[in-house]
Amino acid sequence: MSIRARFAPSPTGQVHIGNIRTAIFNYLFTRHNKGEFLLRIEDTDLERSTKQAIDALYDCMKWLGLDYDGEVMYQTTQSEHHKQVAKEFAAKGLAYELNPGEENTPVLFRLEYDCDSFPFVRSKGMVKVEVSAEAPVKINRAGVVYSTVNHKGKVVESAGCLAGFKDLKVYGKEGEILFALTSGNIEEIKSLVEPVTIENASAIEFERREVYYNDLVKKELSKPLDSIKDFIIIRSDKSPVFHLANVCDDITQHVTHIVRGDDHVENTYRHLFLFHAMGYPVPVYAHLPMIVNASGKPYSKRDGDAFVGDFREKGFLPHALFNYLALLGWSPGDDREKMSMEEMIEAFEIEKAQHSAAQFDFAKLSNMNGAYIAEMAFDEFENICWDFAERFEYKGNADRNVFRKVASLMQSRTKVFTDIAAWSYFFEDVKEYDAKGMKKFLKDETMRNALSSLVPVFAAGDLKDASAIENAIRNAETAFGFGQGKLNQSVRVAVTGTTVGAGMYETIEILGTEKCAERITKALAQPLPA
RNA sequence: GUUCCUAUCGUCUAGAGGCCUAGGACACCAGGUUUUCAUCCUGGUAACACGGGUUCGAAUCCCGUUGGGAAUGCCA
Repeated sequence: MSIRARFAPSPTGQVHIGNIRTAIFNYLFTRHNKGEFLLRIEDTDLERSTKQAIDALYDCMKWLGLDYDGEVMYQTTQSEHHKQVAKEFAAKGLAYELNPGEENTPVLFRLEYDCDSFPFVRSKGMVKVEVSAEAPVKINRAGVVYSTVNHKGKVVESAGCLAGFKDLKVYGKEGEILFALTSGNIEEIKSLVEPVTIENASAIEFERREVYYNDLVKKELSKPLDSIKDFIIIRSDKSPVFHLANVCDDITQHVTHIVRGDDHVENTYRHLFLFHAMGYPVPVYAHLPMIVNASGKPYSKRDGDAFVGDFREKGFLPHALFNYLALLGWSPGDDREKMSMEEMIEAFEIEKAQHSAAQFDFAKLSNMNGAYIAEMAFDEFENICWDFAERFEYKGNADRNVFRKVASLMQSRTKVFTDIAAWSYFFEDVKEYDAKGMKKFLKDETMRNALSSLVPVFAAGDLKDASAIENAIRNAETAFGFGQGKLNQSVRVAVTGTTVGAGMYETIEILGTEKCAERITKALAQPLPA
């Protein structure tokens, strides 16, 4: 049977990079294995799920090239099915109401007591736990509640589902058995609403079982069953809870592999029981580590730049983002980093995914984006720049031919498309002068005189190409006793207001020497920063 | 509190008991090319969290400690 994996986002707000990284891994995983990549939109949270959020999701996926197979499933269309499944559970004794008989009561799923034969449950042998006599041991259908004394002498309460305490015995002070869970009374306990309360217990003893599964990324994972509780599957308003809906839909969509964030590791232990209760073989899981922000913390609402849409706005190429995100928590095992889609699909082995969280590095993404820009065909680059310039005022003054020349000078200098904001001095007057640059290059008196001497030379307007312009600058340097090239940066600051840019002579050539003469005069009239 | 997960340069990572004097990339620093800026090239600083074990041999396997994260929701 071929592999079927899904991306199942809840469309609440913007699409987050952590989320889309999960989509990328699912995509690469299925494409590598020639399987199917399904999309399911978990829109059951009516309060927060919006049309805009769904549109934003499709938009992001399309932009990144994440094409999915088959029809999209909207989870809200499945809610009748979810409720039906819950009813079947109740009929089979696998679910019960929290407050029986009450109108608005949630429904809980019971972790099956007779689970020794389940393929994901195993025994860890008998354990004995000292309990505090200060609080009673309570047992009912929801499980066992008991208290222990911690190393500081504090009484701490613990609770777990019935299934966690196979063959439970509660001992009194003299070691006598106060209560025992047996095949004879288990059915009765399973229906007990009011708990059996056992005072003055000294210890409990039971067979500890644990739930386990083999994660493709994290290898074998396990958790004691006595640390898991029965859980709600239907809310008091009758709506299905995530756990139920998620598992039901995975079954409906015939999902074979679940690739998701490792914040779901703990849910998996419960979902395993759900799959089993519905008679479906448990899928294979792969839990991906999270992406954290520059301070090493999980992304929160404050980290504004974590949305896919923001990266698009900032001028990142979709493939650069895709490539970078694929490398966050995965590597092909060799030194390759810049990879085509085909290469990534070919190399993608989910087992090579990292076990621990990865920190997002904006600088590395920018560098990779710059590398992709550098190798772009010039026309494509120029077209994107022209579109991008829409958001900058200078575009109003820009002649497309001049813009083209500027773009050809700037391609190797562009990391992100918003960098082209800095091209404004080609199309409009310098509004701001870099303070550091002015202090460094426009302060010296002789230097200012040398610059002044350039004004009439430029104003004459007979220097037509870069090498003539270069000669003029060389001459001024010689006349004022400067070494070769000493004047370049001063001219740059005076003409462009900044210390970085394209080649100086080419820049002046595009601008025209007359305009540069005006700008030098204007720059020399600026007050020097303190 | 309990349970689960996790730990290699500042960051992303390579590493499957001997190929490790720990490799690559980003960032940073220095030098070169460009008489300037950027690209580019060369070089450099920089890591196996700590403590025990297993082994002839440990970044790698085991245990513990510490740090980080998660779950313990009628959120998903």
